[in-house]
Amino acid sequence: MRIGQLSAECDCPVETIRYYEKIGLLPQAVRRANGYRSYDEMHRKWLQFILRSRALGFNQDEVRRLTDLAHQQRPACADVYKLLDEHINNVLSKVRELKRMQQALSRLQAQCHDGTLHDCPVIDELMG
Amino acid sequence: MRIGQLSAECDCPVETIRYYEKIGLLPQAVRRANGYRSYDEMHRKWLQFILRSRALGFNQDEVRRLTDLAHQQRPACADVYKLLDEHINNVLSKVRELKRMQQALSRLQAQCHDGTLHDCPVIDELMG
DNA sequence: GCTTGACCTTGTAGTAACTACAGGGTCTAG
DNA sequence: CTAGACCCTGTAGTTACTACAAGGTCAAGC
Repeated sequence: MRIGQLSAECDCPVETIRYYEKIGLLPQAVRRANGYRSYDEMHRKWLQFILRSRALGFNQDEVRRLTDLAHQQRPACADVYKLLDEHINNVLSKVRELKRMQQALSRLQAQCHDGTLHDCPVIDELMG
Repeated sequence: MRIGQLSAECDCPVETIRYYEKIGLLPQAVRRANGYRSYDEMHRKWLQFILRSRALGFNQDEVRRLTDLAHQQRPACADVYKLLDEHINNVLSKVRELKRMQQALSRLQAQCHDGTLHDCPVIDELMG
């Protein structure tokens, strides 16, 4: 399978696949005689592993640790659990932060009344 | 007031102040004979405006639009309201996205049972 | 045989929003 | 007169890609 097909199957841009290979997240593709990258099922699995992890919000470093764990012959669940737990906490604090923002924004918005005023109270509030 | 004092008063790194000036968010500082930047209350107000906006999650482009609106002699509340409304929607969709992640992560974590297993089911699930 | 077009290659530069130097100048206190 | 705190500029690094530019490869059609 060439890179275009892998890209289509995994719904991941070609550039991203090359990028993951370059930074060592994805195992190196085998090269054909003409220099084209050649992929098999194993590569597809790894790419999907990465994409799923990214979709769950893991950053590159965390994905790397996950793939390292996954590469072990008997992945230690305790290590994965720890990574997962830390990440869930990070996600939860982001949610809290965003909710805090959202409430502050809604309070600000409420001062706009009908949004028809001039000399906006929101601007005044932000100026302090 | 020199940059260090402004930095301390606004709890904002010196580099960030210089950066905001460079990208044109913060009005240019007056320069003393020795080349040092000199700030007054007006600058402090603007910096705090920017910092408050950033703390509410507005990005640089949005902050720029906010400061542009704020610079008007009679800021149009309707425009501010629109910006605010769009931003609140962005924040809300980020919250939804993160909650979706969090639920998926918790479901994954639940498969870990006590986190003592080898041959981790989480890895298996991510591999698909 | 030749060209067209889809596909592939590399490498570099751009994005957001800063942060971290390196290499230097200025000023005040001891 | 020197040590230390402060200031200056400019450049490079960060994250996680994305977007070219400039070129090579290959199959199909004329």
